[in-house]
Parts: sequence; C-alpha cells; structure tokens
Amino acid sequence: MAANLYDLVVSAEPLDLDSSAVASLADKAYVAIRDRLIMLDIRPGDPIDDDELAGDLDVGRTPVREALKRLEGDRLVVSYPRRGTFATGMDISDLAHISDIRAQLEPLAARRAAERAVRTAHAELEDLASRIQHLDVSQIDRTELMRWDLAVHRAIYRAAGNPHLEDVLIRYDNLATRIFCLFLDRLPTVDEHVGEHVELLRAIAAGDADRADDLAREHVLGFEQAIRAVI
Amino acid sequence: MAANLYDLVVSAEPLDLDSSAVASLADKAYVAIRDRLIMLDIRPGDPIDDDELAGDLDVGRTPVREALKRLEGDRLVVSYPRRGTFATGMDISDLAHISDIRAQLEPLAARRAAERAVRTAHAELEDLASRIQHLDVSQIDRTELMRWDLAVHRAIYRAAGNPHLEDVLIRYDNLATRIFCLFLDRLPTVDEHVGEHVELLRAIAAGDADRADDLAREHVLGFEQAIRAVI
DNA sequence: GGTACACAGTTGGTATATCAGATATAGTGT
DNA sequence: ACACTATATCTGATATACCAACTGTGTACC
Repeated sequence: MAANLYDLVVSAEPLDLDSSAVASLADKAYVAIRDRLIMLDIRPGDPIDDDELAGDLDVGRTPVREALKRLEGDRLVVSYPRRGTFATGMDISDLAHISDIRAQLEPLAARRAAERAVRTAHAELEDLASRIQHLDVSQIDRTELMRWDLAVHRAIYRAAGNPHLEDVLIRYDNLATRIFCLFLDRLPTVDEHVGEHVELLRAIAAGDADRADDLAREHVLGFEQAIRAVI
Repeated sequence: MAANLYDLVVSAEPLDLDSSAVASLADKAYVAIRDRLIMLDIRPGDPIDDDELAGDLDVGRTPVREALKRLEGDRLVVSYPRRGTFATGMDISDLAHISDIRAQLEPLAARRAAERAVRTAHAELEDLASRIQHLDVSQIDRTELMRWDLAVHRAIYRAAGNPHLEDVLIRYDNLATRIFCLFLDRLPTVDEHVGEHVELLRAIAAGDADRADDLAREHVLGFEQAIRAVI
C-alpha cells in the first residue's frame, strides 16, 4: 500500500487515491474530472460540457454523465436543469462550513488512527512521514504538493478504520483542497502547512491519541486561518 | 415550511423530507427506494431487482438505476459487479462507526442551530416540539413514528444553516434510522427516545447552545446504548 | 421599443446492443 | 462410473444512439 501510494504520487498522474480495485469507465471519468475540478483545471463557475469531456477522456457520454451525477453529490458541480452543469462556485461561507465539519472529524480520525496505528499501519505512516520530511518543497510543483497533501490525509482516514468516516472526510478534504488550490499562490506558508503533516503522522504512528487529536484540530483551524488571512 | 413538514408527515406517504423543489423521475425513484430501505420494506441483504422496481414505481429502468447509484453512494445498497445489487447488510461495527461520527456532528448541528434559531427558526422548532409532545406514542404506528424522528432531525440540520453539515447528517441519520427500525420491536424505551426530542428542540429554540450540544450528544450516545442493550 | 414566435442547445429518459462473467451441463478421459 | 474441463447460455452491466420536453435567446414584426 505504501509503495502503491508512492508510485501514484510521484507519477503525478490523474491517479486514484481511492483504493478502487477495478475501474469502470464511469469510475475513471469520475476520478479524472474530480481531479480537474480539485486542481482547478476546471475553475469554479466554469461551464462543463459533457460532450467535450467525453471526447477528451475517450469515453461515451453516459459514463461522463454518471460521473457528473456523482460529482454533484460531492458538491463539486451543480446542474441547473436545462441550463447546463457548472463547477460549483466557492465563497467564504463555504470555507467556514467545511472547516466547521472538518474541525470535528479530522481530530476524531487522527485519534482513532492513533489508537489503532501501533498495531496496524505504524510502519506505513512512519514511512510516509519521513518521505514528506525529506521532500524539497521549493522544488516540486503545486500539483504534486497537493497530491502529497491528499495522500497524507487519505492514509490517516484509512488508518482510522472507520469506512464511513473515511467517506465523509475524503469528501470534505476534496473540497478543502480545492479551496487550497484556489489560494495556493497567495499563501506564504505552504511548506509550514505541509510540515505539520510530519508531526501529525508521527503522533499517530506513536499512538499518542491526545496529541494527534490536537494537531489535527490545529491543522484544520490553521488552514482556515491561513486562507482567511489572504482573502 | 412547518406546515409543509406537518403535511408530509401526517400523510405518512413516501414523501420527500428533503426540500426538493421539482422532482425528476430519478429523484422520485430515489426517495421511494430510500424510504423502503430505511423502513425495511427492503431488508438488509435483500437482492434488488431494478426491473421489478421500475415496474413497481412506473418508471423506466434508467431512473431506477440512477437512484440505485445514488443509494450506493449513501451506502444503503451495494452493487457487486455482474452479480446484482443488494440492500447493504448491517452489523454491530456499523452502528459504532456511525455513532462515532454522529456523536461529533449532531451536537455541532444542535449548537449551531441554537446560535441561529432565536433569530430564524424559533417558532418553527417550538411548533414541532409541542406537536411531538402531544403525540400519543402508543397510538401511532412505527412508520409514522420514524417519520417524526426524521422530521425533527431534519429540522435541526436545516436550522444549523450549514448545508454541508446538513448533507452528511442526513446521510447518517438515514443509516441510523434504518438500524433503529431493525430493532424497533425489541426496543423498550422508544417513547423516551422520542421524548428527548422535545427537550432538545426547546433548548435550541431557546438559544441555549451548551445545553443543546449536551442533549444532542446524549441523544446519539443513548441511542447507541439502547441498541446495544438489546442485541 | 416591446412582444411573440421560432430555433437551437441541453437535459432527462428510454431502448437497444455489446461485452463480460458466472454457472450449468455435457462430453471425454482416466 | 466419476471427475474435470470446456463450451454455451443466461444474467447483469455498460455504452451509445435516439427521442422528447423545456428553456433561453435572438430576431422579426407590430
């Protein structure tokens, strides 16, 4: 799994950070479009032409439509009947709403992961921590940085051992990452944010639930503050 | 809105407790099937024949399939490729996982609702509280009882003013209600559980955020305990 | 300048065809 | 005679093509 994650991340391809076993065309379309949405290849408010996307991804319109339906459930796109589908807009209240949820659930996930990690994902998390620690933040590009960010969070969610929690956290991590990308060039302390991951991962791997809880909360709240500071 | 909720609830029909404006065939199918799943007209593990459902609901197979896709996202059905779709099974760990999430988010929603309710939904929530207080629990049937339960929670989620929070809470309230229905006849203190709603609604309407937070947490945890007691 | 009609584009729904997988049955070999 | 393998059929999933309904916009006419 660790090797798998690493391969996916360094290759910096559309990838699936989800543990999808096989992948139907609809799944592939979903991942590809979601990636474009998060990484802002499709910017908030942009109209989405399913026909164009279908040609782009070399699939029919049906899997694209299905993917868009799922993305609508994820609140990454909105569809106004008979007017078209668009990438969802983003405003300051969305950030507050999402952070409110994440401030509750990220610490929970970190705590549960810490409680379990000593027995299960200890090595994997340590591994991920040291990889990020030795990352040259100034050298790698934004997309890859974001993928590391996503990879860390996904690893924690998975380690928490609660599939439902994983579901909902992935959902809001995607949304948060999208906001992150939106302000990435204006953000002064990106490497700091990434650095926090190392501490958090280590705390979890060490089984220090209280500390993991605190760090995760700070991580979410700090993220919100950082964004608010540059608005 | 209050009148709307009431109408929907007393009519005890498939209904949409969501604020859906119009409704495509797929939406209608989604609501209808979800209802059957939650109320256990379709029991956990049951195979789901989309063709049969389509005929049953008088729509084509496509909207049914789309509804099933959405329900799969809600974890109410699972689809094993080339074997069929089934209502998801339920086990004890699911209850723990869901309660873990709800124990974090229900209090948050109650708190936020309390912070806002004095200005906004005060009357509506008071109204709902007194209606439930005067409900004769021994007289009405299980399905209607469940609808009241759902209506209360939905009203609180809505009052919290965070659409994302509403999303995720609805999702897990559905799952929890399904578990509730599964043990409904074995549960001794159903009316107590319903009674807690009155207190909670009153606390929110009064703007007592701390108390609302506590009551909501107890409500969730008490629910889990009650179920565990009869397993 | 305003209103009405028409056309185009988009969504939503359905039907059909193709593809893949699983299971059952039959045949052959040991 | 029994077991194993291969093939065929059936079921279910997926993709594409087609159709209908509706909305929005533009143009023309009053």
